Amino acid sequence: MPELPEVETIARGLAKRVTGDVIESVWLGQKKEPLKSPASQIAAALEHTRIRQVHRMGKHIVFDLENVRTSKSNGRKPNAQWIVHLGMTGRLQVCDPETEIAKHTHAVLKLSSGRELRFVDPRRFGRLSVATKTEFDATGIEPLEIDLARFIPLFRGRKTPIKSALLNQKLLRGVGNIYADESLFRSGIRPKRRAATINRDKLAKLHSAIQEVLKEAIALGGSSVSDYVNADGEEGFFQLQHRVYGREAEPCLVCKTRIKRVVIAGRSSHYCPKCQK
DNA sequence: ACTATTTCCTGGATGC
DNA sequence: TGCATCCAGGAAATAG
Repeated sequence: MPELPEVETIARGLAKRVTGDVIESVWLGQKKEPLKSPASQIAAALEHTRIRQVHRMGKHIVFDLENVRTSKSNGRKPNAQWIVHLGMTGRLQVCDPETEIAKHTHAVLKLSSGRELRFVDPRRFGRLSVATKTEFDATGIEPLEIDLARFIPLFRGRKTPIKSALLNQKLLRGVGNIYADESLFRSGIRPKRRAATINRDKLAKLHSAIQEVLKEAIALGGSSVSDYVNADGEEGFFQLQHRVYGREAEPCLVCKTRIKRVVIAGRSSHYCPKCQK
């Protein structure tokens, strides 16, 4: 389940591999779920463009494109961006054209280097879109950039559980289920605590816990829980550092109390009943 | 303006 | 071994 650290790792890997390459042609599958706009529109925005940069915004991968003049296109269209959200099971692979097309492949971009950039997503929770008129701007604030003064008011007056608030991409963008649970454990806050009832001191702990967890996870290449691999097909290692996520009924690493699992907003939430209040 | 719930989707795990 | 059922969860849609 790619969250901020996984998406950051993937975006960096893609940047290394495809920056400067030119998208010559685009094939899009028939399944409509992964496409946020009509296939023809997406294809037209991508074809005959050079990939200037690949970066991450929240859980989105953003390809900055620049038009390439060809005999067919006069280059009058504005520069666009290709926005990829991996959902739960989305993958972007760079491979030779000879590589067998994986099941659930929804997009194939032919690159001038002779390689292909493919989007594969069995569950189809991922989304492909383009920003043509204005620059893409995801909702929410980057959790690694927000300072404490702007972090604290995010939760003011919110009756929702803090876990739900952390998953709300309109507040912070990029935190998902794993890193919400891990951050709450490190700051000693129960996931069901109403956001508005947490004092400044605890929020300050949460603020630094989120940034620590995300930075450590990025350094380890993300968490490989289901089938996540980076752009080079390598697994991440942060799953070995998980203190609560996926550890239901196992002993807390601090106090040996059994880790509990509850469902909040339809999501598994893991916590230590003794360490988190 | 918020908040809670439901829905979308497939593959892997589980149970009988 | 086979078949049904459950579960994972990001975000949009829906309902309250």
